[in-house]
Amino acid sequence: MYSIFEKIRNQIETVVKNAVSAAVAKGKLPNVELPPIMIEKPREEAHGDFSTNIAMQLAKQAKKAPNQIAHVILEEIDCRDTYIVRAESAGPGFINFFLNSDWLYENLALIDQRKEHYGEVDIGRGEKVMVEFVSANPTGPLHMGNARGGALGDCIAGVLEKSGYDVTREFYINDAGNQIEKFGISLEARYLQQIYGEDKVPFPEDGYHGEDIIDHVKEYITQYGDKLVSVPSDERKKALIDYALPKNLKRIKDSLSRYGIEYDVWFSESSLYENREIEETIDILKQRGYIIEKDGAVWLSGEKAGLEKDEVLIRQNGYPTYMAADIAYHRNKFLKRGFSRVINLWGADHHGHVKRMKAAMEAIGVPSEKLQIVIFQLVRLYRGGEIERMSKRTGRAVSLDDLLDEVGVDAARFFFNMKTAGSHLDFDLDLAVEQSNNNPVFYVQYAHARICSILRKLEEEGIKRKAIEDIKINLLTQPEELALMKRLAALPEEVAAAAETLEPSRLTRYVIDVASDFHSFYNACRVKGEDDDLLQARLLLVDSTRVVIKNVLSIIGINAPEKM
RNA sequence: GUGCCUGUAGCUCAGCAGGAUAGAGCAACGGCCUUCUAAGCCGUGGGUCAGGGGUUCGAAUCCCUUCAGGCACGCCA
Repeated sequence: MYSIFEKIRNQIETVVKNAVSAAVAKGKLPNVELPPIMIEKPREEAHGDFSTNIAMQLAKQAKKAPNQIAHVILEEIDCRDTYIVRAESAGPGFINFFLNSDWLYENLALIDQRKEHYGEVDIGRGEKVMVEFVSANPTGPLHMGNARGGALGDCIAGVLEKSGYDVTREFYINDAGNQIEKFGISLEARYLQQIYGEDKVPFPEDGYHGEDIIDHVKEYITQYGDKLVSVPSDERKKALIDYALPKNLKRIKDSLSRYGIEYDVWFSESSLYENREIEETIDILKQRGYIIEKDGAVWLSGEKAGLEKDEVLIRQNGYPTYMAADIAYHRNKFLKRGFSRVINLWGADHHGHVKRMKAAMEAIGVPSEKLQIVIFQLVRLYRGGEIERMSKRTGRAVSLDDLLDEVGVDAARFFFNMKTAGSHLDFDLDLAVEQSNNNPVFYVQYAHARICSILRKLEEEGIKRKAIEDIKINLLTQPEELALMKRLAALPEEVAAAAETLEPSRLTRYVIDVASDFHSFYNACRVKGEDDDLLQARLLLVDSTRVVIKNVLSIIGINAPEKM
């Protein structure tokens, strides 16, 4: 058992089913077909611990008012040998269940038993899933979009791991094709500009205008001088690319590593060319009738694939497009490496590509629902209430490294995972470094540090936690204690929900709630100084809270400090 | 023009496989430290869920439509 909720749901489901059967047997209800029984946690405490809307769902079939059905079910309900102490009908026909606290006590035992594994579930059953994220072009530094995609992707991967999936984190290196060509042209132009003067050499309109291109050629010239002026253009470009590309890639790897992201696979686009996988893919598409040739180029047929228009795969000049490489890449993921599910994180500016890729998957014989694309909206930085576009220090677009220099890894990862992927994210740079309750990162970390402080103080006095069997857990009856225990019990379900919706942000919000419940408890109840039995029970509760906070923070990828 | 995302309290956002009186944090205001970290807690006020129609016993949630903001519609990636 991973979650105490399973047990409770089973109990309620059984009790309800039996009651309906009994009512039918006695002729109080017509013979109805039971829909899946929905059990939810009511918002209002007065509405019990759990509720079901089954009476409302049966209204149509039974041709009776929901209220009456609820009453009939309640007449037949038998709650012996369950947590349920009371069931009552309310509102338009809800049946509310009130539980005794045993489930909360049992859950503390579950946490004690599972420890750092508490919260893990197994909805994945070992399924092989790839999460591909960031995959930034190695033509420049990582930007805010990469920062958000990185935090999100890594946490989605983490949440899936905790949910029983076999997860591979992958970075797709776009080290081939047109953008590398453009990279070379840009480097070459900047190189010649350095030597002959800026106004003597034109810079290509569609080149990379970033300052980092100039930095590269300056460094190159410092190291190797102007010897490239006398060689053919192709050779010159190649030399500059060979110099700058590995540097960019190293920088990307270093930034991501600093950001706490470790990939399992760095997949090189150029390997798709070397292994002829692009041709292979085009051939297959041809065999399956998805290819048309016109205007000297090779196209994916829009008509056949169910797209609005045809898409170029091989240009007139013989070079494959990004899309051709991407189809081959995904064929590699699914058919060569055997992933049964692939999740890609793309910025909102790529959403137009989703439909095309899904259609392309069908075209190569992969069911499109196996490819899931998480689109995240773009980031705006705020400082002093104003939008910040450029780094103050460098005067260039704010890079991931700039962000980490300014706010640190914890704040960055936490903030990017506070909101759902679909929401436009305003990142408040001032707030992220503020050391106050305005700042949710500190709020949560402070709760953890506070707990550790209690544990330290007790240890100094020589007080050790007893074995769980020797603790009178049922002394925990204060409202703040119950609220905290209920919150802790929700972790496994939260993890599962985060995995199912691919929204780790709900865990971030959850851990804020845990911290809040803990702080309330802390102000209402004492641990040290209470008599031994109560002290032990609270010690267990506090330590369980520590475990929960730590486990969640580890999924988000941030520190759980023991002192602050 | 077409498609996608977004619109909920002053601000930032949850809720959106339809359910009970729409929530949280921040900001504002008023309280709480001789006791385990006040980076904390407790309380108060604050809403035409962008507007309008429809489906339903019931709509912030589903459908249609209008408006506003963002993004995409390339032999770019």
